[in-house]
Amino acid sequence: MATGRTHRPATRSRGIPEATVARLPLYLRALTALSERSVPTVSSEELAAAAGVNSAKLRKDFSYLGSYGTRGVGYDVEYLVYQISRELGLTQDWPVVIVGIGNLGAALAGYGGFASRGFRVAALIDADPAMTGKPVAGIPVQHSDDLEKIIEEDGVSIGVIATPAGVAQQVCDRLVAAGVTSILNFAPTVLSVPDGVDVRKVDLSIELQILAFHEQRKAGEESNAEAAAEAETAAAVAPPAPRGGTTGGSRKGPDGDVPAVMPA
Amino acid sequence: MATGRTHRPATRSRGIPEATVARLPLYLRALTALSERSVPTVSSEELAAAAGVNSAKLRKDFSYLGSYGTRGVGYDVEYLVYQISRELGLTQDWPVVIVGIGNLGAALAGYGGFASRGFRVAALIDADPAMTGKPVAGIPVQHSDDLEKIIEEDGVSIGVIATPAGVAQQVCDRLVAAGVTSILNFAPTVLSVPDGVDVRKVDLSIELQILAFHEQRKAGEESNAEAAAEAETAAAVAPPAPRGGTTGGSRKGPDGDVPAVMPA
DNA sequence: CCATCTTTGTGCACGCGTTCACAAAGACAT
DNA sequence: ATGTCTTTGTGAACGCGTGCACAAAGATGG
Repeated sequence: MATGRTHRPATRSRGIPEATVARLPLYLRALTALSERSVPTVSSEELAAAAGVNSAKLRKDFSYLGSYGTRGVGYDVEYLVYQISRELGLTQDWPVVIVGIGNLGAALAGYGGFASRGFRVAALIDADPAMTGKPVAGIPVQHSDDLEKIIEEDGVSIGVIATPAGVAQQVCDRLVAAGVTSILNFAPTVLSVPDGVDVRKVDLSIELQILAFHEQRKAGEESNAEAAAEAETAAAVAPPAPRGGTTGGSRKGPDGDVPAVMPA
Repeated sequence: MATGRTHRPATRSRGIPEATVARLPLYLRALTALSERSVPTVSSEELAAAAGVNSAKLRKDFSYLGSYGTRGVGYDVEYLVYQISRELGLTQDWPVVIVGIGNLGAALAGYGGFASRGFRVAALIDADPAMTGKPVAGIPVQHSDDLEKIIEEDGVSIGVIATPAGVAQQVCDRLVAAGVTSILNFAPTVLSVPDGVDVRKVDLSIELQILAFHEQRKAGEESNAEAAAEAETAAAVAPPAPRGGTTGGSRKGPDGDVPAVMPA
């Protein structure tokens, strides 16, 4: 999974813990699948298995929403789908703008999972004049000069940032100034926003690095012994000295997080 | 941020807590930026600000790696970059395969943040024969029939799944059987894997739903009063009855998570 | 060499999230 | 109606993660 939320005060939003909110979409997905197979009811055990969580956790999660189950039977699938949808705010329409129509932005624009969940791509925005008017996934790209106008006219409150890292903060500022209060950030940057604005971040590079960490650990368990010793040796020989160093050695500058096209 | 890990026993991997591991890439990014500006040392306060975290948390995180700071001065940027890179396993080469070259898979293939972090796209794999041989981001797509051969020959241990949800589990099984032990899953499905295999999930739809929840809450705080009352009323009038229901009413089947092209 | 000042490293307390285990609630059969 | 059986809902214990606050460590200046 990508990384979590940012600047979230962790104030459980109305009795419902953040951790529970994050799992509700998971349950909803499993329930929707059951609903399509016309399964009338489901037990916490079955649903938990389908969602990949512990059944006790699932029951506790649902208990925050209310007592929607029937003891000895389970949960009514249709009813629960409705309740969770309502709790998540999916019974209403959420216009969304995507800023930065590179490879990733285009992929997001074409994503089918939007409409079904109450999300509607209100506009695609890019700074490149060559893109303006060009249809992507059936929606014409608009120029970023019109960003404020688009947001205000459509009443957009959710923005997706898929720009290069360098301009992400500026885009963010403009979005917020225009009235957006929730942002999904795909650029590899820490966005700073005023209170009251939610930011969630998706970062592919970070996910891969976390996997690499565990992968390394797995590999290291077999060819052990040297691991501990080599850790010390390596630190004392190969790498830049802990303190010394020719002041500004500047490594061979990799991408430096100012790369192009697609962040994540 | 996208959603978190799956099937992770939460056993702190060698004294280093999971939460800390998840933040190391963040620190690394900030440090790399400093390194490129030839900044020699940085204090926990400054670095914490750049990474968007609390300075005490940062110091505690670093304390799990060892005592790499100098009191009264701060941390040596180059040295810390090296230490974190080594800890994350980024000093070695990680060949990665991407399975499912749709919009998203193509965007991932073109992502610049791979090489710089020790990740190398070893192969792009797709089940569509029409894609075979076609270059995407400069790399020719290979047919999924050769999946096992590719993984074994290149010694790939990390796989990225960007297929439709319907085939994700099959692809996952084949990857694991061929020797992959870490998977980054973009398909909206709960993957089941044997012990010893790590799965991380990125799910755009879930992130948006979480944002929608908070957005709804924010909107509800202004036009209050009715909120509580309407919640009850709505539950009793509009929605499917809590128990009753014509057995298998089957909602108007949305995308049902078996949609096409791009999951996440 | 001593005093002062900065910044790290960490002991401690607190709160959230997870899990266990069980009592209460209801369905269902007799 | 009564008993049995299934499954929910939750009280309580535990563990992890976070943040405070401070002592120890080292740099720096006189």
